[in-house]
This record gives sequence, structure tokens and C-alpha cells, in this order.
Amino acid sequence: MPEKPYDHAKIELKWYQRWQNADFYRAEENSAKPKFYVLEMLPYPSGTLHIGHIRNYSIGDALARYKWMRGFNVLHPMGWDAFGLPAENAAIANRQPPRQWTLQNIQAMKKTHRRFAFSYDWDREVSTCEPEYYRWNQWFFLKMLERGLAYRKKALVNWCPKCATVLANEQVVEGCCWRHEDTPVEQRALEQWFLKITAYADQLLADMRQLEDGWPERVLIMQRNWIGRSEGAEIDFTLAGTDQKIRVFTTRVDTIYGATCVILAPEHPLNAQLLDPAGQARAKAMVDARAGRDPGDIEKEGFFSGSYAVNPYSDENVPIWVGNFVLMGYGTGAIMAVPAHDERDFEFCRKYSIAIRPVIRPVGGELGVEPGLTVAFTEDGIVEHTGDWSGLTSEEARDKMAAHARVNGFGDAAVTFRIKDWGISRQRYWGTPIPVIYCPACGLVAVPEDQLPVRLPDRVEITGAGRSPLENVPEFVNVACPKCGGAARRETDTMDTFIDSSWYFYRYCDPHNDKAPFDPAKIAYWFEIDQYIGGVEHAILHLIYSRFFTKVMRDIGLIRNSEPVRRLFTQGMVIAEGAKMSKSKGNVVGADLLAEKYGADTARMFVLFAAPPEKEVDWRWEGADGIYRFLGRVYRFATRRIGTAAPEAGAADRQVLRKLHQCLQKITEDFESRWHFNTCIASIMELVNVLYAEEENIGSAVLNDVLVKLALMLAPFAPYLAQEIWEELGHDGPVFRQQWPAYDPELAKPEEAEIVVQVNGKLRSRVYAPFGTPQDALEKLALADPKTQQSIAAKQIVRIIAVPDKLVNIVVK
RNA sequence: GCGGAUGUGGCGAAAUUGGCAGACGCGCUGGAUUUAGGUUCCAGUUCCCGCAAGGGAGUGUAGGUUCAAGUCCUAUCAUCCGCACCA
Repeated sequence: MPEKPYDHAKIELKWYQRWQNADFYRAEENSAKPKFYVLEMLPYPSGTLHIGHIRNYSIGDALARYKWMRGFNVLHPMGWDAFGLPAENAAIANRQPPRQWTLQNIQAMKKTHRRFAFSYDWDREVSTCEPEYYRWNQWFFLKMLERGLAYRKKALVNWCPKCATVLANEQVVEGCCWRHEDTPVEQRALEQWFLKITAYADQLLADMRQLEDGWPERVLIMQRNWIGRSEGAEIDFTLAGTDQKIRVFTTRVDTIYGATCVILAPEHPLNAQLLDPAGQARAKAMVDARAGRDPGDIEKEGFFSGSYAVNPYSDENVPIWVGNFVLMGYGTGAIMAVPAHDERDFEFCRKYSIAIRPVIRPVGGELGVEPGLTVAFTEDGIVEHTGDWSGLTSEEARDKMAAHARVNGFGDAAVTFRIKDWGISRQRYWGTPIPVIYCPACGLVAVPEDQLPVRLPDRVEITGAGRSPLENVPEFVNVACPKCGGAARRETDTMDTFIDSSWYFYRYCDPHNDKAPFDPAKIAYWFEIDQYIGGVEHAILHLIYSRFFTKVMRDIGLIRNSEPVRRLFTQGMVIAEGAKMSKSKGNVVGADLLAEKYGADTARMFVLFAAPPEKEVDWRWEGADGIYRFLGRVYRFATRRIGTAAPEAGAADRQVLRKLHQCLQKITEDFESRWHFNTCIASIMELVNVLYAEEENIGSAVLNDVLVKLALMLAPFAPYLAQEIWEELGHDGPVFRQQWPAYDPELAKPEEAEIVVQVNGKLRSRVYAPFGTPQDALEKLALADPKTQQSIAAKQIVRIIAVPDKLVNIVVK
């Protein structure tokens, strides 16, 4: 058959049209096959897919197709994280309703998705902005409300003046808004809804043990730090002259005899009582000055409150200070300062000339002497000047002193977490309405389940002004109280969109259910997710919230699994010609342009080829040229050999078969373990290079075998081309529904082992011997080699090391 | 400051178990095909010396272990990422 040019546009259009109504990506409901749930993180519908998305989906798609070919029942769904701020910003900018803008974007992106032929089961598509979806957000919220996991409190919250909304603590990056990195966050007091994720802090931490073999270590480390479990003790100091307690948290009770003051956070409730109006004003000023600042940049400041506290161990009176470095949100909002053994306390007390009293000496060393200390000794040691506990090690002292506090009723051992409850209220329109009603008579009333969903009204004016846009929609706000029927108001805040993405992967298992979020039996079949793939930027928020939701759902009795994701893969970023892609730089590599210029196969394959998937990839157009050339080489070879007469056997048959099976082995093993698709593709290139070099020496039997398997092994990476070759070979049906070809390790092996001959560790020659040749025979063989003899001439042989099938090293003097 | 990762040709990278450093690709050089450009095919391409045969050096830097180190150990430098007054 004459060679055909590689016309990617023609090939891809042909199969795009034929695959329009294909259903071979549909997951089976009742299947005897083993299941495999592969998931890529759902995108925000910004309107365009870029090369970063393509990388994410290409990894997942290759895996999904491979698993299908290995006989699995694969669930590979896709959806849209469709609520969120950009839709409102767009509405303000071009007067287009958020819903319309979002649906348009989804349409456009879905078209691109189809163009790339990613293997999604589109019947299961989920869009989080649809009432069919978000009603279950509301339902989960009500369940949490019932269980006391959702609550309301007035709190200082992060307020971004640009977004005009509240930010979760996690959305504050270095004191600034995560979307507007140059906008400092302000503090405002608002009534907010919170989810009690702290109730699960211990479980979230403990269950990470189940994830250790399936999740990247660094993600687990980040989560562990985020949860921030810290063991110590809570101790009550007493306000001098009263019975009033001031509770502090410390990890170092063993140093408490060195406490020379107690320091309160500026927001500490006791300040209202202790401070005069001037002092309260100073405390307020501290709070404001701290808002949105990088804590490292703020100098420690404080002032004496005028009152004293009694150390319950020593009965000593110490001054109570107010300090800007003490955080209300951590521990009890009050600390005991032990300047001799804590760097921060040291800095503070030096500055204000507060006493410094060493009580811990290094093991085998001397107790520090004051005045004259220049640094705090923060390590464990031997406790001194500490009553009956003197002479104990720090560790012993901590245990015994905490027990003492418990027995005497002024404290106990305690555990504190860094993680805070999840503030979910947003003063925004484009999100899930929070299903509660405020009734003047009945107070806070949950919307009854049978009245869900609380629908987002369509006609809303979005101005970007501070209050929630829903406040201005009387038909939304004004409602009859479900309890008493009287006039009442709806909650106008909407939910954080991280709620949407915390459970969407469950909905994929039963996306059209209108009686429940899903049928538990379906979850029992599909869960856990076997492989989740996405960016490391979601290492903390999305993935911790998802784990939290899973545990709550389990406790409600909906599901049985405690963790949603068995294996997580975090792919590296794609940057463009050395720079991070961003709209403002205008260097975003769009997926449509890629498909236009090279075709989907080339774009996919390049991002897989450029680097291993966990690493960053630099998109370079010339690099893509290389893949395009390679696919052309494959196609031209296939078309010119198919149907071309050749003898049954050829001189290069064994060599070609060896390369083929080496290649198959490599790819198979990589899919099962480390996913270095870059070297998999390199290996296919090597095979094709051999086919070119030996084209005339390949017999027809081997040739047909190689072409069939070449199409099969290209199927996960370049499905269009693989399918086209599959058809040229005379086969029907989708190539990626064929069985994955098995490799034969015997065929993959070379006929003889190549033995490297070194002299003093330097390569001097190589000899060949059958596999398994014993060491002494190898030595003889090496010594008999003329090149080796030349290298060791006139030298004395000291030692010979022979490694079977590998090398001989001759040590000479 | 704490934690983690990464340093290999002009570039992206490979070397999975301590055993041939640089597979594969880009770029570049040369040749063939072509009226020409492009395409395609073939060859070369770590650096230094050499016409060549050949030799020497070489995986951020300095040491160490070993017959043998990109790989293991110690120190150090650089870059990137995460966390950062968490008591």
C-alpha cells in the first residue's frame, strides 16, 4: 500500500464524528469485572481549557484506557466546579447573568474535551451550580446542623475589600487575599456559619496512616502540619485577689517555675474587665495593626495590664501583660511567658525588662545565669528550682506536673490543634444558599428537608457592593416561617464552593438520583476512588475538606468507607517557555489552539513525553514538533507496510521482536507502578527507529504482529492515531477496548549477555557470554580479550571481580 | 527559622537494584531527495587534546566508604515549594 501522509486534522475529525454517539466510555452498573475508579479534579468553568488541564486529563485518560484494556470496569467521570466568584465578576464586567456565563463556558470547554477524546462517561456529568446538585449541599448542611456540626458564631473574619467578601483562613495568603495577592485582608466581626471540622481533627490525623502508601508524602506532611496537633497542658492561673481563672495552654509545664508573666491576646475577653478604656483602645489598635500582615514582620509589642496572676504551682504573683504576638485563635488565647526557655518570650521580656529565670539546665551542663543570658535554652533538660520536681528530666516533669494539676483541679494534660473550624459563609450570590430562616418568633429555623432545594433566584442584580446580592431580592428574602407561619427572613449568605467539591465524586456514582445524594449500594461498589489525579495546590484545602465530609457521611450512616481516596497523584505544573502561565502575561497555551495546530494526539503525547508526570513541564512549541514528527513516522510506516508483500520470515525478526517485547514490558510495568510515561514513549520511539532501520528485513508475520501491538500500545496515549492504524489493519471496533498485549520476558531478553570489562574501574572492552556464565569463565573470557590484554600489559593483577551477566573488573598495579 | 524537594550536555530529560553516564526528543552540523524553500530519509553532536586510532576530564562544591558512586555517608552552596510568633 502506498504511504499516506499524516493528516492529523482529517484523522481526528473522522473519529470525532464517528465517536459522537459512542457509548464505550460508559461505566457498567452491574458488572462481574473488577472496578476501577479513576478521577481527575473537576475544573472551574473559566471558559477555556489550557495545557495544564490537558496534562491532568491526559494522565488520567491514559490510565483509564489502560485499565479498560486490562479488563476493568472503569468509572471515569467529569464535571464542573461551577459556582464561584469569577462568574459574578464577569456579570459585573459585561452584564451577563452568572448562570448564563457559566453554562456558556461549560459548553465551550466540553467541546474542547470532546475534541481531545478524553474517555469520560458524560452521562454522569455533574455541574455543581444546578439545583439537582446543590440541593444535596443543603441537605448535608441540615444533617450537620442536626448533629451540631454546623453552627453560627460572631467572629473576627478575614475580609477582602476587592472581593467584598469573607475569606476562610486558608484563603489568606501571607496576609493577603489568595485571588488578589496585593490586597491586604482586613478584620471584621460578622455572624458566620462554621462547620466543626475540629471535631474530626484527631481522626483526620490518625487516618492518614491508611494513606501512607497511596498518597505523596509531602501532601501528608502538609496536612499533618495543617492539622497541627500539639500535646501539652492547660493550666489555670488565678487573677490575684480573686477566684477568677486565667487558663493558659503550654507544651512546657516543666518550665512553669520560670514563668515571669502571663500574656493575653489583645482580643482576650478578660481585657474588657482588666483594662481601662485607654488600655482597651491600645488592644484594639493591636488587632487592627495585625490584620493581614505577615506575622514575621510585626515587632513584638505589649503593655502591662495593671493586674497580677498567681502561679498555681509556686503561688508566685506575676504581672499580666497584653501582647500582640499572642493569638486568640490558638490554645486559650493566653500564655505563660517563660523567657529563659522560649525564644519569643525571651525577645518580649528582654524588650520590656521583665524578669528572666532559668529553670532547665542541659543534661550534663550548668543552669544558665541571669543577668547575662543572650538566648533562650529551648531544649529539654533537667528541671531545677521547681519544688519537688527538681532534678527530673523535662519529660518526666511534664507528666508528673500535669498529673499534679489534675489532682489539684487547676489543670490537666491537653491537646491543641492548629486547624480551625471551617467558615463557610460567603456574602455572594453565585453559590449554594444556606437553608435556614430567621423568624422573629421562633429564632433560627432550618428549612425542612422536603422544601429543598432553596433555589437561587435567577434575576439578581450584581453590583459588587459589599452586601450579599441576595439581600436585594425581596421574593427570596421574605418568607413564611416553616414553624409558625409568620413573616421571616431567609439567610442570604451562600456556601463556600469548597463544599461543592467536597463530595462531588460520590455524586458521580449516582448522578441522577432525586431522592437522595446517592444510593449507598452504588458507593459501596465504586468506593474508594482508586486513583485521584490533580494539582498539588489542592493538597490541603480541598483534600482535607473532602476527607472531613467523608467521615461525616460515614457517621450519618450513608457510606462505610472512612477515606474517599485510596491513591492520590499530584502532577506537576505546566509553564510556558519558562514562565508561569497567567492571563495577565498572555502566555496561556490554549487547548483549542493546540488541537488546531498539531491535533489532540500530539498535544497529549507531548505533555506526557516532556517530563515524568510529577515534575514541572515547560511547554515549548519545538518540542511538540518532535512528537508530531514521531506520530507521522508511525503512520507513514504503518500505511506503507500494510498490504505490501514481504517474505514470511526476515533477517531482523528476532531483533524487532525483542525490541517490541522490551517496549511492552516497560510500558506495562510503568502503568502498574511509577507512571514514567516519558520513558514509555521514548521506548516506543526506539521501537519505531528499529522498524525504520530494519524495514526491509522484517518478515510479514512479525511485521503484522508489531503493527497490531504498536496500535494497542499507542491507544492510551494517542487514541486517534491508534484507532486509525487499527482500522488500516482491517480491524473493527474501538482499539482501546481490545485486550492489552502481554509481553514475553524471554523474547525481551537479549540472546547473550554483554559483559563490560573494566580495568581499575574504567571501561576498556566488552565481551559476550551466554546468560548465567559462571564467574571464573567470565574472568577467563575477559582476560583472553585482546583489548583487555593491551590495557593490563606489563601490570600486575591484584584482584578480579566478576558479576554474572554484567561485568568484570580487573584491579591492577 | 522549621519542614520537604531538586541540582546531570546548548535545552527537556534517561540511568527503577552501587556496575557502560547522557537512552529518547529538541536544537545544531553535514549529506541524500527536491527547481527552490518546506517536508522526508541518513549520519554526527558532553567537554578537552588529536587528521585518525586513541587518550584525558566529567553528574552543584569539598571530603569519605567501595574493586566500582549520578546513585550510599558527612559537610557545604544554590534554586524551588510548603509552613511560619501555633506557646
